Amino acid sequence: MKESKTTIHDIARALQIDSSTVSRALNNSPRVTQKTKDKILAKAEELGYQRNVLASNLRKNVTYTIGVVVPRISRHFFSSAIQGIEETAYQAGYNVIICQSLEQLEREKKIVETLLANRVDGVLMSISMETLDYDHLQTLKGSNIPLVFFDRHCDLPGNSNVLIDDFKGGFDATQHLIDKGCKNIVHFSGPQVLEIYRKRFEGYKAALEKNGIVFRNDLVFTSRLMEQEGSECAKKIISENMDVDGIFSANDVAAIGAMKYLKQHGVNIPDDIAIVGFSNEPVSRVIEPSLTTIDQPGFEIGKAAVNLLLEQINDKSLITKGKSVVLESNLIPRSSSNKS
Amino acid sequence: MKESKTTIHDIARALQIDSSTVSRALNNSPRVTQKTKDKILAKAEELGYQRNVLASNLRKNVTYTIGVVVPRISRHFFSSAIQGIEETAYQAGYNVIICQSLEQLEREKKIVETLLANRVDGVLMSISMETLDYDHLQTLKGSNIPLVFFDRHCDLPGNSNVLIDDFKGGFDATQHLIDKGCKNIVHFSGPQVLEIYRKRFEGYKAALEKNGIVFRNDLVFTSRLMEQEGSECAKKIISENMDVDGIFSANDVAAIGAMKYLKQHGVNIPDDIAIVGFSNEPVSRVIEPSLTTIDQPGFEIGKAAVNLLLEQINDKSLITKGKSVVLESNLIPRSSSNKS
DNA sequence: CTGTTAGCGCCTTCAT
DNA sequence: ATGAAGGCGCTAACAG
Repeated sequence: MKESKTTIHDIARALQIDSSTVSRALNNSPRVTQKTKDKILAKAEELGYQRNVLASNLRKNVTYTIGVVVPRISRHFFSSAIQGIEETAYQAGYNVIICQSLEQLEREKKIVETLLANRVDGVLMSISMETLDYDHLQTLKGSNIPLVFFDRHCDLPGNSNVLIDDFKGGFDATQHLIDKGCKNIVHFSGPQVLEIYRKRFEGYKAALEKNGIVFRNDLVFTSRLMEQEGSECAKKIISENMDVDGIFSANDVAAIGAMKYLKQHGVNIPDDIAIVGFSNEPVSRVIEPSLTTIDQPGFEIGKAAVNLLLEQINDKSLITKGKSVVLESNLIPRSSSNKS
Repeated sequence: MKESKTTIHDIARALQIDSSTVSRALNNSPRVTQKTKDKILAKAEELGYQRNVLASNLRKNVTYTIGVVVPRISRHFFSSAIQGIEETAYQAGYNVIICQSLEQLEREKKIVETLLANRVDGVLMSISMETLDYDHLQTLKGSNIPLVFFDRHCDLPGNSNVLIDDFKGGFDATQHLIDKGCKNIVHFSGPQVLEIYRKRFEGYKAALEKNGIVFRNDLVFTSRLMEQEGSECAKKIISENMDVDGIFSANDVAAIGAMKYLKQHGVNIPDDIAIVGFSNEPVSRVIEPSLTTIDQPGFEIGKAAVNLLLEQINDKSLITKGKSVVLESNLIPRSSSNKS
């Protein structure tokens, strides 16, 4: 049984010095001779010493850990955001605990409690769709733990948010179609309770207006944006012989549904009808290389969110001063086959 | 500044009792009167007490945390495995730290160090493709920390593995095609350095043999299984006028590539040629509902892996006794549209 | 530069 | 059933 880990006392005893000197040396304090430092480090190596982070953290009252709460990690946007978060956090010497709310308020509450119990230094959060009031988040504020929302924004005053500019995304998508020569542009929109869809819709209208194209309500199809709903819209366009030369879809799934249907009925994409869709999953581009997508910069969102959080961790007076960062999505004209 | 968290001493003082009694009460020890327990719990609630897990863990020399190392969380298989892991771990009172190696050995090494430093109680791991020797994992063994491999198996003796039965998956896929009446079944296989592809291939051959169908090498297309490679195989089948009525693809992407090409050239799926593919991403089924898939039970793998790990955490003598669990993949004949 | 002392917050013998 | 005392491993004053 070599159960027992070596501690700073072990290496202090072996060297006939005090454990506090060892501690200082291991923390590279300037108040220790280089010579003793070398001795200590050598001995530490020899004994296979490993600092007990728990003890250290307890003493220093920090954890160098941040909690991340997302609806589900399997969604591409979130997994790429997490990638950005980890990258940035690790570089700053922070660990990351990832939690999934699965869009359930109950789970979100429990997660917040757990994170609090584990004394995380800060929390990044993308609230669940069920989350309408924010009482459970007050405990974080109460404990003076910085909290930054990303992707899904929380409209309480004094909170920090990192978001995508959906208005601009919708605008860019529409402008792109107009630049390609489209005049009669259909918009597939989603549930208007969600801010993202409202904003994309507004961007669409703004682009039309800017280019002197009159907005027509009959060109807007609102649905849940599933694949089938996309193809149903396409069906309507064809069967009613609508005069359409462009489609801006608020997500990729509906866009693909529409494309499939249109292609099957002899419509040429993008020559007859050009299509642009907000992209949720990168597979879309693999499946339909001819689909122009608006890509959401998950990685950058993650990075920005961590940076904002670290600012607040390092200067707690910033916690109550809400600060928002807005990132732009990228229009990708049509990707050539790219490796996953 | 209400910086200071309330501790057991605070509530002990408030009640004029000793902190050890408070500790016992909060741990629901049977050696405290129900009456005092009630008093203590009430006071704890009143003062907003929250146990300092760090201190508790330091004292007890545990963390109730397990580390999970995967190549990348964005791959569907891994994110569903993680889901299973979290679910099971949380129920057992364990927290989970998720780390991505991004298929890089260097990162994997660093991650193992971090997990060790954070004194995790156990580790679940899916090794990176770059990992050929296992020196960096010896430190875990050295610290007596249980380690269970999942999905990607580690062939050192005495290690525990949780795997999918790729042989059986290949067998089932092929048998399914045979049952549908196929006689001339093409196999799209992947790089033979990877065990999964060798095993799926073997399953294919075994099923043929069992049904008295002679194996023909010219029906096996080995490639990197990208979409384009799938469509090239399909092209060959058509242009050389091969007599083929079934395809078993070792992944879904190549299968989809082939389907697209075949459909475009007037081949009826599945009447002319039936197709079965191992499924990596569930999107495949959305895109091509007519594709029969072999689904890999990520969630169950995760669950099984945690259970195996917990066994070892609770009985450390099991650590050196390698134990393997093999799970079966599911053949899904053709999903009707299912919501994501 | 190094040693001494005193905790961080909790749990767990050992008494009573 | 409760109190007293010590220590998990580390760090941060305060001395010298």
